[in-house]
Amino acid sequence: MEFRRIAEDPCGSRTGRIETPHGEVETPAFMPVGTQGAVKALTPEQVQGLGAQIILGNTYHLYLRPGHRLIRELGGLHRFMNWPGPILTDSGGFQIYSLGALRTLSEEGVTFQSHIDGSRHFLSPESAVEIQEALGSDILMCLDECIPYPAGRAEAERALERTARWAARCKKSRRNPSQALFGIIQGGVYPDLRRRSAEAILSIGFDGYALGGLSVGEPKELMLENLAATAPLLPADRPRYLMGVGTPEDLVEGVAHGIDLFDCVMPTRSARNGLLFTNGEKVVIKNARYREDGSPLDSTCDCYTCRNYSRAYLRHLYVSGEILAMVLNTIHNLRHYLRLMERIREAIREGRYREFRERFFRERQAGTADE
RNA sequence: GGGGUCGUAGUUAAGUUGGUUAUAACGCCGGCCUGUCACGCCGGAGGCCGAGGGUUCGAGUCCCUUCGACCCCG
Repeated sequence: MEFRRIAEDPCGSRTGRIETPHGEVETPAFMPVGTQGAVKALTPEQVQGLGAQIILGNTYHLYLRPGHRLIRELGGLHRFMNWPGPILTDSGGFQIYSLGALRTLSEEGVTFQSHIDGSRHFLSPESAVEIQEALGSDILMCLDECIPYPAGRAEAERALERTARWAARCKKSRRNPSQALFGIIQGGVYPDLRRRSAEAILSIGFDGYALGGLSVGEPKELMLENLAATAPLLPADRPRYLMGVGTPEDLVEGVAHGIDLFDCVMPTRSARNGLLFTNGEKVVIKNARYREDGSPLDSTCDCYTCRNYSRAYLRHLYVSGEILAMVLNTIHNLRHYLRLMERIREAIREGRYREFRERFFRERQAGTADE
């Protein structure tokens, strides 16, 4: 994997290009989440058509079903799901957090009780790498321990140290150097622990660095504070990935702190639950106020949904439980996110990201955003 | 004409031997969603218990009348 910086804004944001065995990614980039080998509700062709250059898969979920060996035998994840571009796989570290009640942790690794059938499965730093290599991901993530919020200092400290030990084991066990491996910074919401975690992970050395354990329920100010404290410590010549974040506002802030990669279920999950992002107000499409609204969802959006359908129709589809509601809503939300990233990259390239960001938040506050 | 069953929220239903503010589901209205256990989660509004009369300290529950729906027998 190669990372080339193309332009840098005086305020610290940068645009660049990541080259992987399956193609390039222009950064800053938003990566749609396709946990089980599918971006929910869309075909890969649609995802690509929306401007996505790289998507996510998940180690835990694909290991459990259909199994990484099967996927390897069938030609790897790219071929299995018919996604020709780059894929980043998360390690299962997030499931240590999200499936809290279904797992037990030890220094060796984590034992999950399958959420599907209750069977027990052991995931270690080594097996997490092995699974991701079998999947054929372009970027693998180290197995980390993602802790919930709130968490005490002692717990955050213990988790960041274990994450560092696991990171070393991940690096040691990797076999295929053509697949990039990213280390993950933890440390809870304690800036000094974040710094310590960064030092530990940096000293091991990875192809890219991720900030994990943020946006797990903490107040936004804490998230931004820890982001600001940690991002500058990450080497400028490696991609920086803010895991699991976030809202459009979070992306704009993340970029301002020099983040290159984001992923989040928000656009896709919200779409399926009827929350649609626009350049104006957020639209809860099931609300009765849209029942007779013949206008497009977002008149400034260039997506298939906004070009062809009214809010009234989208509401009708949603309340009727039509599958098409999820398809059209996901198309829009993802396009909204991906177009935001396009505009961000353009602004950085033209050296006007500071103005872009200021205008972005000014318009949000005024609620009069147009373009 | 005779007999029976049943009328409870917008809908379908539950309501124990009569006993505090009459339940649920769906629907309706609103909110939430941050490395996906997620077409999900949370909350809210909404009932002269068909109508009238009676028994009782107290009736959605018991009795009478009446209206309506359905079924059976002539």
